[in-house]
Amino acid sequence: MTDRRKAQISSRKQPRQTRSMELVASVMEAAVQVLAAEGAQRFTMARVAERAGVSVGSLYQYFPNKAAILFRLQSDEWARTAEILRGILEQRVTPPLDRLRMAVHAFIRSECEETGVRMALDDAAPLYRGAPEAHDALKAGAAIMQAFMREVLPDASADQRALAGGLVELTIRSVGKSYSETPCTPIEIEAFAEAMADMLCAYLEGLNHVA
Amino acid sequence: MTDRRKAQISSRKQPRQTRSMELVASVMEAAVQVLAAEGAQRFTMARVAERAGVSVGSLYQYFPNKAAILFRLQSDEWARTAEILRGILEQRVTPPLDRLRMAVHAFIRSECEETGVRMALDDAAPLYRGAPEAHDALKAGAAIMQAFMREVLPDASADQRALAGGLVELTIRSVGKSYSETPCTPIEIEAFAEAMADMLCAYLEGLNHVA
DNA sequence: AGAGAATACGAATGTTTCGTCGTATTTTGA
DNA sequence: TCAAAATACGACGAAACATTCGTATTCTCT
Repeated sequence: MTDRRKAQISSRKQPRQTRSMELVASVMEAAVQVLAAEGAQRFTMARVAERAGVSVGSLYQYFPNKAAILFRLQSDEWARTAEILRGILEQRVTPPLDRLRMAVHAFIRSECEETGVRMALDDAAPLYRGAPEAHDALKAGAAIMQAFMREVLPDASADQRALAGGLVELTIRSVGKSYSETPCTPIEIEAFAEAMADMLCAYLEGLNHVA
Repeated sequence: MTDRRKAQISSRKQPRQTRSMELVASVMEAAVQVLAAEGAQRFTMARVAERAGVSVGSLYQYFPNKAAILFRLQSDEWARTAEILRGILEQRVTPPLDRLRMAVHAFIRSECEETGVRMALDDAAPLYRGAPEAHDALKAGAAIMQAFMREVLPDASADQRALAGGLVELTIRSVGKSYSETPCTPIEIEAFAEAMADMLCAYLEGLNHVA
């Protein structure tokens, strides 16, 4: 095993003036466009700078390196998704498993939009893998799922809940990602989401009968 | 959308003499080692050549480019896995769902071995994505699963079977891959596999009760 | 043995890309 | 208004790589 030290991800400097905040915003937007148009392979500081209408040097004022831009993109994406799921799963008017169904549908639908950017973003993941920040960014989603599990499996032990919650979360996330890589019609998407919801609900109901 | 033409994957020339067949074999072996030791990012023709004890030029005698080596690695891996699963799922002495459980355990266990190489291989996937050969390579696994589905869901329509089989296969494959990225003890691995088997079986049993 | 085919070699080429640094411009605050 | 701080610029250095091609070596088959 060789050296292979991890890239620095944390931000280099905070934009203070208005123009620099606009610059950062336009960089993020340009980054998405480059990713969509060129793919992860050809995602380049020069290309992002050109698209954003700024210079390469300016990029490095606010991002220590390429990986930092990509990680920020992914991180924002995770945060947005977690918010959506939280909004659905934390409602208290609908029965829990119905909420899970809704969440699955919402998640799959969302994953199937803008597939190009998402796939490119996944391709770029190796660039910031292993960074400590990457670990934190997924905590939010896991916490939401664990809270939901306490509601669905009230009689289960903490270990059982952790296992079930981890499985459900991992299933939604990774199956959703893989599924979104095969182009599908909206009808197929709904059918698939429904099947996935069936699977998860069948699993959780089974656990409740045992307990 | 730019040019971005896809890499040629098909082989350049067949090794005819003994020495060239040995060369190809040692290249494949070296490729695995480089992938494990350096990761996909640093997987380089020069490094593979050095490790295999051959020259760069020789690599290009039998592989048209870097992507071809990586694809061949992944392709062989898929074939091996499909064989294992087929051996388990096609037995006729055990009840179907018990075979599925065994298959899940075998698959997860296998995914959790040699995690380094597997992760690096996934990281390299973008290099040969979209190649027509890549599509064929997964056909074997899908066919096995569909055959199994005919046995488990004899009364379902072809559409339902296709949907369920696709979901089960995708779940096993993609959840297995994601799970293998978190380092775990053998005990945790078995527990996770068992939970996954519970989930899949609950789903399929539910489908049978409805039909 | 010897000619021709197959195989092996590896220096050289051309490209791509990251990230820095010295300089120029703009903004702030007194 | 003006000096200091913040911001923006973009040419440049350095490194990494994929792939080619002319040459050298080894095999095969008669």
